[in-house]
Amino acid sequence: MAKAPILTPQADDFPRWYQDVLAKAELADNGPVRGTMVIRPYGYGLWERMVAEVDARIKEAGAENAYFPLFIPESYLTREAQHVEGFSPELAVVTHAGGKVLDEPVVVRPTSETVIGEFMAKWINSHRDLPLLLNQWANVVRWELRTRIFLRTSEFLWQEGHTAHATEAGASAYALQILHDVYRDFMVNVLAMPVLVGRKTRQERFAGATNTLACEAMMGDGKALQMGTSHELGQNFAKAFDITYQDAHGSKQMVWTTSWGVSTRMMGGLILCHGDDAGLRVPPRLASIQVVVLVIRDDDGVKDAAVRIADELKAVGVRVRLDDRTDTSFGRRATDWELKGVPLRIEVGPRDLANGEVTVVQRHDGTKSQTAVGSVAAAVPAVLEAIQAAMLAAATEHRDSNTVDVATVAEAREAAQTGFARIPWAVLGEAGEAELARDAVTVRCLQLPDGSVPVSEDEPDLLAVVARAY
RNA sequence: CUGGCCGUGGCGCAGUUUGGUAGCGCACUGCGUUUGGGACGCAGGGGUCGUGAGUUCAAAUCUCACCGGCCAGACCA
Repeated sequence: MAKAPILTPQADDFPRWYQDVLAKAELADNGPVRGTMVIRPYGYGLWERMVAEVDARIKEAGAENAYFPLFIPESYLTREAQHVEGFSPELAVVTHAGGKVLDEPVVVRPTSETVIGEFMAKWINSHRDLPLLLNQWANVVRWELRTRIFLRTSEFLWQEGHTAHATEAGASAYALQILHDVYRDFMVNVLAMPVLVGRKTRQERFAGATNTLACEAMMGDGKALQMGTSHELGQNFAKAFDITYQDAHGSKQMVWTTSWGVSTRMMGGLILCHGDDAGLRVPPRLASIQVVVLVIRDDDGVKDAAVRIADELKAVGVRVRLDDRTDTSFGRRATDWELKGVPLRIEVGPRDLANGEVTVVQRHDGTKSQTAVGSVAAAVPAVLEAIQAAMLAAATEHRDSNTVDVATVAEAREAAQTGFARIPWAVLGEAGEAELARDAVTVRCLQLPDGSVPVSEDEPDLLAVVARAY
């Protein structure tokens, strides 16, 4: 009997497929105000895992968490010219509060460089106060004209790091350290997404930055997604907020600042990178539920065996969930877990149990195998690591086989219809960049030939990676 | 803001050409049978057809205006 597909095939209608995954895997819904989102418990579980992994790396890099206000005086935004120019079109502004018109409107933060700059100025006096390494987990609001859940919402959750350094070299090195040790490390090793790292062109730079570095990932349909950014802000904000210190010789100096962030956009990236026609696939190191132990039916102590297996897995540090809802059919439950992308499913039923075995099913490639009941807990951690590696390898293969080296702007435009194109920056230049932009193809980043991050955009041999982007 | 498409139970849609007073699938509720890959039977609940005005004996259907959404742009984590 032919059944209607649970998800719309992605080749036909990728946006629709994406919406289906979000809804049917119970990750998120659209909020009541246009462009906002409601994150469901299962989706939030994935976000919590992202937060935990990223936060640990941020602390490893020496930054500390703090919190700054949601509301920012409008006048703060106007202190840095490029910054206000870049953000003013998408600000949500509060003009009324407490039943009356406010003397000065208050903006809902689109990012926090300005408030944090104000406080850095108060907190920094001596060179001994530097570097000041701050981070906050918060929500921000940007009134985008076009929104897509997780990828570009009016309100989103993120982490924003803000640091001040005594020297330009110190700021520059830290921005690069965050890009590599926090963002790339997390994305490659936890999300199993083989991101490119590189430098943004002048055109793509953050409003108020002197240099923007980014992680770029390829989605299942060949389009690019900017997964995270790390900015050198030069002394732009230091000047605007008068952030100065006295150096070891007693003279007044201005600091150099950075800012860097990743957001709930990574949730969208995860879905668009690893999802297939059966739903989401979550890499094991990220998964909030790594293994689901599924009771096929509750005969002859099947449930007891399943509980025991779940407990043993928990004891070896596996994040496990028991599914004993035997009032729902096996097929329905198996499909639900596939939609949610749980990496490993252990099916416990009377037939297998009679042989002293359980069935182990891998979500990422659908393979099934039998494992002796007694050796499940010992075997699973290695299987999860193998899945993690296989998912990264598959995503890397997909990216590489959809990336080509080209020599002309026309070839770049053509190649970007299905994937990434690498073209010498000397050939493309800002003129070529503007030409490609007319066909919605943008320079994702500039790289050195070995894939590393260039120090300036004037270096010889730079390659521009161009693509269509979300 | 520009261009194209679309607004009908929670979701997805048919019905609009040719006006006659709203229907299907999924989901939901109850009972029973099921449960090793998306169950089945029977019985139910739920919609002033985006909003307003107009034409008409009669409007989901025709006319006008407005509002909202989706897709592709410009902007962006």
